[in-house]
Parts: sequence; structure tokens; C-alpha cells
Amino acid sequence: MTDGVVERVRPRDRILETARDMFHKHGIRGVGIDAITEAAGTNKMTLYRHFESKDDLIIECLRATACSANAMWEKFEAENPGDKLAQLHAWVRMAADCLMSDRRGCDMANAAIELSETDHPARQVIKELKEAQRERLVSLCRDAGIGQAELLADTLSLLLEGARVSLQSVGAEGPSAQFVRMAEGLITSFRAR
Amino acid sequence: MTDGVVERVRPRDRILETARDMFHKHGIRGVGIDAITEAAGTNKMTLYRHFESKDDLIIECLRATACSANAMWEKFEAENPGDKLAQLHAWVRMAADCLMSDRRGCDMANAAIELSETDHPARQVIKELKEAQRERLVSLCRDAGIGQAELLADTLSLLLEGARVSLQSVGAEGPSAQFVRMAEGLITSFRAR
DNA sequence: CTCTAACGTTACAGACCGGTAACACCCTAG
DNA sequence: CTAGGGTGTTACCGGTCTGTAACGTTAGAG
Repeated sequence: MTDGVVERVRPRDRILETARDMFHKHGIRGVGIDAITEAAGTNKMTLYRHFESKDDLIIECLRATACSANAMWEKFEAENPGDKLAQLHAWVRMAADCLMSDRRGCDMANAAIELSETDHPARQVIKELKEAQRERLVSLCRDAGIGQAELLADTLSLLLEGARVSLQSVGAEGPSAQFVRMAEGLITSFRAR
Repeated sequence: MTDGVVERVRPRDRILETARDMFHKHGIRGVGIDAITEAAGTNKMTLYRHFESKDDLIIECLRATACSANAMWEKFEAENPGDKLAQLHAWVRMAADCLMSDRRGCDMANAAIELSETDHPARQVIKELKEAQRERLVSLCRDAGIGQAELLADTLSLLLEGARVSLQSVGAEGPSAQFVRMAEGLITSFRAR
């Protein structure tokens, strides 16, 4: 037993959580190791005992982000068991909430843009995780009885990705403000064939 | 007269062109001043005689990018004078060509993501230029006789923005491969009201 | 209590960054 | 020819970055 009442958070988890938050807010290249360790209430040596390098830390952060995303998918299923169409609408609502509550977009996409080297170790992780998300959305559309499920899923994906980017370049009053109307309109249109 | 036959390219223009190319390929934070001057066949002092700072150089690069974009709009009008619908289709083709010939997306959006500080001097420029692009597309849709012109223009904007990002995270075989079909489908759908 | 493994502290290496100073050069306008 | 502005060269400053070495400290398991 580590503690009686309060579960002490291990340095590794504090580092991971802090790094995720800071990478998200300031970008990967905009945050240094020293800043992360200080914000996490620890030090550089401890970080390098748990992570091989900054690249390794980046990858672990992206994996953690993917875990959060998977948790959301399970929430969709838990809150609308069996009702795939309701889950699709829940996906739209979740996306809109993300757009309104956060101005810094998708960690995966931001990382892909920041880490421009084609052979960067994080690129493979990003690709795998994005492809997994795509698969889930396609399956959801298909199971919701939509004909051209792949096309709808891909269109919704691009719309969300674009809205996240637009939010950062033109702000909340830009095209991203219409995301829900666009997405719902698309779903209606595809359901009508 | 600067030269008889060959117009010598001034160092300032070489720096600007080289910086644009390198910022585009490797990101803003991924390229140093030394690398730019060396690739431009000049030196650091000359750069700082023409640009106040790196931030200033970044802003000038973004303005140059905006000029290129404006040139494209004029090309649309020149090649399809008066035919706004044809110009809209030309916009889709141009966007698709960009997606296929270049894997690094939009300089404005990439810069907005990289320069996460909300008070960065480049942010205002990015916002202005993106808003100008939006205005042009809205006008084009309206002049093409489309009812909900703003909604179509914003949807197309987000689709393109998303496709450019998706290209960088999942690659050319991802959702961005369907961009033309999505865009043309949307135009058809909006024209039918 | 003792032993051990995790954690903290300090210092440092080596590289790179943006930016500046001082000076030599060359090419062209007059 | 001459003056002067644009350019090239070298060296340097102060700062920041990732990553490591050596050593001290703490806390929990047995």
C-alpha cells in the first residue's frame, strides 16, 4: 500500500500529465525539459530516468492522448448503448464542445505539423492513432446504417480537423463557428442518401 | 540599370524566397537564421540589414504568401472571366493540385499552430490574411448564385484546411484523398438548394 | 532498524540560437 | 578617378536547449 487515504501521484505520472498540458498549450518545440520538470514539481534527472529522451516523452504523451480519445468512444457507447446514430450525434456534440472550450486544436495534428521531419519517431505513432480514430468513425457511420459511410466519416473528419486549425488562425468567429450546422447537415444529407 | 541581360536577384529577395521555402518545409522554429542565409548565398549581417528580426522576416514571408494567393484568385478570374461557377470549380481543382503536389499544408495555418503565443506579431497578419481569403470565397459563392453562400464557403474552407492537416498526419491515402469528391458534392448539393 | 531503490540537487558539457560590432571589400553613380 | 552605399567576413555576446555525471537525501519493505 502506497498511502492510506490520498493516492500519491508518482513523479512519472506528474511529468506525463504536465508535459501533455504544456505541449498542448505552447507546442512541442515551445516547451523545454526544464520548464516541464519545474511545473511538475520535480527535476530533470528524474525525468530522464523515466523517459529515454524528449522524443520518447513526446511519444508517450501522444499515446496518453490516444487513451483519452478511446475513453471518449467508450463513453459514447455507454451513454447510448446500441444506438449508433445517437452515438454519431454525440460525436458531433463532443467535437463542438472541444472547439468551444479549447483554442489549441488536436495534439496529434499539431505535433505532425511541428515535427516536420518525415522520419521523426513520433510520426508513426501519430499515423497509427489517427488511422484508428478514422476506423472507429467509419464503423460508427456504417453501423448507423449510412450508405456511403467512409465518405461521410472522412468528410466529418476533415471538417473537424479544419475547424480546429481555423480556430487557431482566424479565431472562434471564423468558419469553425458553423461546425455543428455543417456536420448535422451532412449527416441528414447522407441519411437521405 | 542593374544589369544588361540577366536581372540580378537582390539579396533581400533571395533571403525572402529562401526563407519562405525553408519555413514551409521545416517549420518556422525548425529553421535558424544561419541556415537561411547560407541557403540564400548570403550572410547574417545582410539579413539583419533588411529585416529587423526573425519575427519581422516571418511576417514578410507570410505577406509574400498572401500575394501568391491573391495572384491565384486573379488567375481564376482571368481564365474564366465572368463565369463565377467555373471559377469556383477552378478553386476546387487548384486546392486538389496543392494537396497532391505538396505535403506540408498551408503556411498560414502552420505558422498559427507553431506560434502559439497569442500576442505574437505574426498572429494579426495571419488572421487578416485568412479573413481576406474567406471573404473572397464567400463572394465567389454568392456571385455564383448559391443561396447559403457563407455556409458553403466556410464548409469548403474547413474541408481544405482539414485536408491539408490530415495530409501531414495520416498521409495522402487518408481522408484528404476524397477532397474533390466532397467539395464537388457539396457544391452540387448547395446549388440544388 | 537496515537496506535499497527511487528521488532530489548541483554542476556541467556541448550544441545551437538570435542578434550585434568592427572592418574589409566591391561595384556603380557621379 | 572618387565617393559611398550595399555587401561579405569574422568574431563575439548572452541565452537556451537536450542530456549527463556525481553525490546527497528520503522513504518504504523486509
